[in-house]
Amino acid sequence: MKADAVRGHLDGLLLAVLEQGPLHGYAIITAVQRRSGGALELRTGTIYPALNRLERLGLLSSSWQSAGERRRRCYELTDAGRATLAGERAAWDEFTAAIGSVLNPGARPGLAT
Amino acid sequence: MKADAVRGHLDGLLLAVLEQGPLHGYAIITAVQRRSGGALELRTGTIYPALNRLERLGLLSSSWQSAGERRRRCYELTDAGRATLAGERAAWDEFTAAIGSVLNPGARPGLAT
DNA sequence: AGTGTATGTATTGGCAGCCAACACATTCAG
DNA sequence: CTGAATGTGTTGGCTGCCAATACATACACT
Repeated sequence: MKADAVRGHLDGLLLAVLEQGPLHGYAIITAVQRRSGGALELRTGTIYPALNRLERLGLLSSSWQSAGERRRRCYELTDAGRATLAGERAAWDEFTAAIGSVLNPGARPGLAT
Repeated sequence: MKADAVRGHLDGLLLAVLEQGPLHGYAIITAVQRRSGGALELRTGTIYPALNRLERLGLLSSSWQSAGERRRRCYELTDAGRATLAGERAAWDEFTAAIGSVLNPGARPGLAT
């Protein structure tokens, strides 16, 4: 997987992993990595600015938590974030349909292998 | 469809539309637009530099043709271009699988709606 | 004769957005 | 006491597409 393949789809990824519950930044990275089967390895320079932006947009809310001496900033989906996530999923489907139909003109979706 | 959604996938699109035969730049734009159902509208500032790059890489070959008084530059896939196209298709499948598995963790491919 | 639209190729400046590199702190294993 | 894992964060830079621009021919309409 080339390095900046997530370009333009990062917001959806972040919102998606937060759908099932609050996570802190480091856990988001590992969650994305695990759910993609190791294909997607986000960097801190990628997600922290993005998380801040999403919070500023009102799609996430954050709160500091202490696990022992550690401080963690936990991010949580807002209602607006949930709505945006639905939009991102729809946009993803349109996007893959558009590119896919050019890349594989004869292919029909839903056909196994 | 957001403006620069094709970022990172342009080469595959260009190679794919040239698979079925030579086309000139303007025809490539309309072919991509048609095959994507109108979703993808490439600009000249996007494809001409890309076509030059692909030719420089040996994936395309070009030749000037005259239709009446009009001059057209026709691009054709080389064998290397065909091989690269196969690689781009494989990369696309990996890419959609990776993003898709994060975006829709429960979804299983091949399942209609 | 003039205007608009379609066809056709090509270059340039700008910028969004991600990454690499860096900086710093705590915890625990060896 | 050193290294790896855990944890948050910033900054500079580059890739790669787009918008704007330029120019040319052909044809329909008025």
